[in-house]
Amino acid sequence: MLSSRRQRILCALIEEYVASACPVGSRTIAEHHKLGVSPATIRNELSALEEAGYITQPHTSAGRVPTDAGYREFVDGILSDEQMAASIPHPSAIEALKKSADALDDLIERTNAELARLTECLSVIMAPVSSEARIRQISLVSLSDSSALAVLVTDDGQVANENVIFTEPMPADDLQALERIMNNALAGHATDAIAELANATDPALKTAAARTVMRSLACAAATLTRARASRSGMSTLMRKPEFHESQSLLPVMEILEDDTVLFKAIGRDGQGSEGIKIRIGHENAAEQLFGVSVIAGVYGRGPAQGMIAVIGPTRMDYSKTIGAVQAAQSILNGE
Amino acid sequence: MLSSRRQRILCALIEEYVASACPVGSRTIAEHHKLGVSPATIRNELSALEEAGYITQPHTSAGRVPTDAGYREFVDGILSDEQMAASIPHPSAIEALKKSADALDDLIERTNAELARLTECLSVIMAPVSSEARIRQISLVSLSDSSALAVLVTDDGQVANENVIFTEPMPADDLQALERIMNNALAGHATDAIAELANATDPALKTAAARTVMRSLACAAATLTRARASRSGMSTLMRKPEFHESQSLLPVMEILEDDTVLFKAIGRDGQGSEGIKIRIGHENAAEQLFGVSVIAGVYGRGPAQGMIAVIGPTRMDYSKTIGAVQAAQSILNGE
DNA sequence: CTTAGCAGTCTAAGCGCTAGAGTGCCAGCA
DNA sequence: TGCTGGCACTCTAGCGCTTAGACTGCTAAG
Repeated sequence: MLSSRRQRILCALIEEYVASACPVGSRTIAEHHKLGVSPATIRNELSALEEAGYITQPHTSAGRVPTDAGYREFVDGILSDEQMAASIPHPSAIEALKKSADALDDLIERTNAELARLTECLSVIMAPVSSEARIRQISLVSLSDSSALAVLVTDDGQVANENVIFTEPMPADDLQALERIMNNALAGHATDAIAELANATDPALKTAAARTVMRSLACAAATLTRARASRSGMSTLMRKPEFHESQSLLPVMEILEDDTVLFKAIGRDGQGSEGIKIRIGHENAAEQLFGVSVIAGVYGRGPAQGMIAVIGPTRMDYSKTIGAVQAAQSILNGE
Repeated sequence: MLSSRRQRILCALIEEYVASACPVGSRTIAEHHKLGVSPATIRNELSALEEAGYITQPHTSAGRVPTDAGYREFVDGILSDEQMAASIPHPSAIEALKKSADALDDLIERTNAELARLTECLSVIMAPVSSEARIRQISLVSLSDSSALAVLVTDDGQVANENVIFTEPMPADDLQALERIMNNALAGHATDAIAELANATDPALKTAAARTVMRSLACAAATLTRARASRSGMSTLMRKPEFHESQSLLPVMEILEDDTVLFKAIGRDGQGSEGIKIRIGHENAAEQLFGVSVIAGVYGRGPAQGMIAVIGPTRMDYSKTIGAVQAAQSILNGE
C-alpha cells in the first residue's frame, strides 16, 4: 500500500508525463506541483516508487516514466474517488446526438466520431449482436422474373437481406404465397433456427422454391450475428508521439482490420458486466494491444449488447476517456 | 519522345527500384538487365532521362529514383503494350469468390480483402450509389405498440430501413392499411422524390401517421445515396519502407476516415468512363494523395455505379495492380 | 526526516574522419 | 559517331570523439 505522499507524487508524475510525453524529473515535479518538499525528497520517493515497480527510468540520466502498474495504481485511485460522476462531459453534445438519432447504425457512427474527437484516441463501437433475436417478419420482393430479395426483420428491429435466385420464373402471386408460407413457418422462431426448420416435415417447405428462399434467409440471418464495427480516430492516434514510427502502430492496425478479430480482442471478459473495463498495456489479452490501453464498456439492454471501446496510448487521460465512454454508453442506451 | 533504349533503361530502373526501394545505379542496371551496353553508356542515358525529368537523384553520390513523370511514362508504355489482357491473375480465386457470392455487401467485402492481398496495397471498394433508383416496395413491420420499422426496397435490390415512432398506439390493421397507402403512393417513384410526394394533395398521405412514416422513409432513402466504403490492407501499407514513419501515411489516413471524403478524393473524374484510371503521386486531385498512386475503376451497369480503388506507394507493381483491379471489376460486374 | 550540494552517469548533439557508392567527363577505339 | 574503360570528384552513412546538459544517488548538515 502506498503512502499518501507517494501516491500524490505518482499522480503528479503521471499528469506531467501525460502532458509532455517526456520522462519526468524530480525538479519538474517540485516546481509544477505544490507538494511542499524539495526535489531531493521527491528523489527519495521516486526511488521507492521505482523499487515498487510503478515507474521506470529509460536510462540513468533521464527522468522517470510510469509503468503499466503505475498507471493501474493511478487509475484505481481515480475510480475509487468516484469523481467520475462529475466528469461526464459535454451534455450539450449528447443532446445534439440524441436529437439526430435516426437508425441505430447512424447513431453509432455519429457517437463514434464524437467519442474519437473528445478522447483524441481511436474509438470503436461494435453494433449489438443477439443470437437470441426472433424473426418478426419476412418479405419477398420481386426484382425480376426469376429473382427476388428476401428481407428479414427481427423483433429487435434488425434487418437483413439477401438475393434469391429461382431456377424458374416466379409469378407475383406465387411469390406472395411463398411469402405467406415463410411467415407462417418462421415468424416467432429464433434466427438461428432457420436451418433446423428447413428439415421439418411441413410439406409446404419442401418445394424447390421454398428451399431456395430458406437458404437465402439462413445466409441473411448469419449476417446478423456477425460482428460489425465502426472505427474512428485512427489518424488522431498517428499524431501522438509514441506512434510516430508506424511500427508501433502496426499491431493495433492488424487487429483493426477484421471485425471479428477486433471483437474478440476488445471483448474478452468485458461481456455481461455493466461497468467499464480498463485494460492497460500488458493487461490486454491480445498481444497486439500490449502497447496501448483499452477503455471498454457495453451498451444495450437484454440479450442484444453492443460494445464501446477507446484505444489509446497507455499515456492517455484516463479520467477524461472513462467519462467519455460513459457518456457514449448513455447515448446508445437511449438515456 | 524517348528512344527505345532510353525507354528500356527507364523500365529497368523502375523494375529495380520497385523491387529494392533503394536508389538504383548504372552498374546495377548493367548487371541485372541484359542491355548489351556498359555502365558508362547507361550513365549517359540516365543523365538524359534526368534532364527530361523522368528520374532524379536524392543526392550526387546516390543512384536514381523514378519521378512521378517517370512512372507515368512507364505505365503508358505498359498500357499501350496491351499485355494487360494476359495479366489478369488467378482465375481460380475469382471463381471461388463468385461461388460464395451472397449479398452484394458481402461480395464487396470478400473481393476487397482478396484485392488487398493480391496487390499488397490498401484497397477500397465503394458500394454502388444510384440516385435514380426507384422504390419497388415498402414494408412496415410492427416492433411495439407505437413503433414500427419502415423497410424500403429499390428496384435494383438495395434495402434501407428506419425506425418509425408513432405518437399514439398503432394497431396491426391500421399499420397494414398504412403500408398499402405508402406502396400505392410511392412505388415506382424515384427514392429522392419522397419529400415532394409528401406535399402532394393525396389526402391519405396527410394523416399524422402517414407523415411520420414519410419522414422516416426519406431518411432511409437518404442512406442509399450516401457513399459507403469498404477498406482493406492498411497494415500491409504500413509495412512498406516508404511508410515506416507514420507521418507519411497520415494524409492518406485522414482521407480514409470519412467515406464521403474518400469518395470525392478517389472518384474525381473517374465517373462514367469505363477504363481504369491511374493517378500517380501529384496527378491526384487531393493533396493528401500526392505521396501515393491510385488505381481506380468503376463497376456496375447503368446508373448504379460503384468504385474500386487500390492505393499504394508510387513505387508499386503497376502491371499487377491494374490486372487485379480489372479482375475485381469483372467479379463485381458478375461476369 | 528533510535538504543542499556534489560527484557520477548517461544521452543527445556536434565535429571530423573514412570507406564506399555513384557520378561525370575524357580520351581512346570501332 | 557512338561506345567504353578509367579516373577524379562528390556526397552520404557510419564511426569515434568530445562536450553540454539533465538527472540521479549519496552524504553530511540542519
